[in-house]
Amino acid sequence: MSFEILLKSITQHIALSESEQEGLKAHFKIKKIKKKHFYLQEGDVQQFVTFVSGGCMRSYSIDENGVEHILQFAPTGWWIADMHSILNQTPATLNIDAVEDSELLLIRRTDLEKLYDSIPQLNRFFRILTERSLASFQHRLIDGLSLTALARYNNFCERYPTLIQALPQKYVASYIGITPEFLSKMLSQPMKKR
Amino acid sequence: MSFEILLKSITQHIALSESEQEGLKAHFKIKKIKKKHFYLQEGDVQQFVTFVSGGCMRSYSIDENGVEHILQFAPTGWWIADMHSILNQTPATLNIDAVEDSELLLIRRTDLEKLYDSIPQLNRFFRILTERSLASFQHRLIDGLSLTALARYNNFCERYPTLIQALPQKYVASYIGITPEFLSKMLSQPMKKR
DNA sequence: CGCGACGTTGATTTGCCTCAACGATTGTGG
DNA sequence: CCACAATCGTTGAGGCAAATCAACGTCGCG
Repeated sequence: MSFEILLKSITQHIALSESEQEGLKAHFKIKKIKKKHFYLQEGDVQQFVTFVSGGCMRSYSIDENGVEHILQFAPTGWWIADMHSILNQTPATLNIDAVEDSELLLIRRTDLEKLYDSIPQLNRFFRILTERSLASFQHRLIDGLSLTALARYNNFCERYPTLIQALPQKYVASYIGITPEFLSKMLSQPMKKR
Repeated sequence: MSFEILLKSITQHIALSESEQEGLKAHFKIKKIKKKHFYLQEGDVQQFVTFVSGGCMRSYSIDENGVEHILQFAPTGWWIADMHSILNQTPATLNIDAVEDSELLLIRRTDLEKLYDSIPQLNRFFRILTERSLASFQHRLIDGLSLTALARYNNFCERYPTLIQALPQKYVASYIGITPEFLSKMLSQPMKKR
């Protein structure tokens, strides 16, 4: 059952008693999303902290020219959110939709706040989760400032070898910050240490 | 005394008893750094979680051409670290030095781990701290993907109106991801909605 | 089958970089 | 207190990586 994979990822970092596990489970609900359908749209206020129990999601913003910029992919086992919206209860600036048919586990933000009190160890879990996420976003930012488009592409392939096979090329282009046309041209160059 | 400002920033989010405050204090030590002197150099393994109790620090990487890319400024009241190095105990890829004469409060990573056990609420504090930091890095990444150099500059001025006055222009250029020359040219353009 | 989404390719443009030279300011040692 | 070096910002000429715009082939899918 899909709650198992969430539990497994949590108990990897903190210990939970039977009753705590039950208490946790009681607050999550399942939501299924079909490929390309929205989970969150710009302007909504995000109410749920979201775990991807199957499939793959993406978050992205749309700039004033209508171009998409992908912030994150979230395959099975990852969390995804518009952090700013959920922390400050402001309208989202990000969109989140399904890259493929997906299944989500949702917990209402206010319920999670309560759980932090009844299961203090959850603070530890989300601290660790967030720390790692922060480290990886910092790394990505540095890469964006210092590497060429090609180097960023190769980086992406190394880091997410399985993901890349499931993604349309234009999503990868958007993630690494170039146009689909330019990525296509890069890949058709034979040499250049690929 | 400089420990007060750290305490104030913590007790804003969690409650600490007298004895907990003492316990906390006992694990921090003070370090002073003169302007332009290093606190952390690429290749070191970071051992200390670091709070800036006075002055201003910066973290940055140096690319293969010797160009600096600033990841973060940390004025008084902020934390600064090479997250990846401190989490995984690997050699740092970042450098950290003082933008102006500064004072730091350090706690050994292993001591902090112990404190997480004796003062579980600290997990909550650092969870919240890291969540906010994550949200702001995500925002910066999106800006980097969707905005022009000028828009990023104006953004920076709005977000850090006081900081900007204390920084050499070339640091700002590095932070927003352009060369000092180009920033200079941008600023000398009269029009263009400045 | 036919339509829309996707990738490709080419011609042209542009935002930003590189390199180099030059004042202005700062700071430092004698 | 001055001379000198180092650092910083400015300006100009030229170059390049990546964007833009447009046209076209292909494929998966309703």
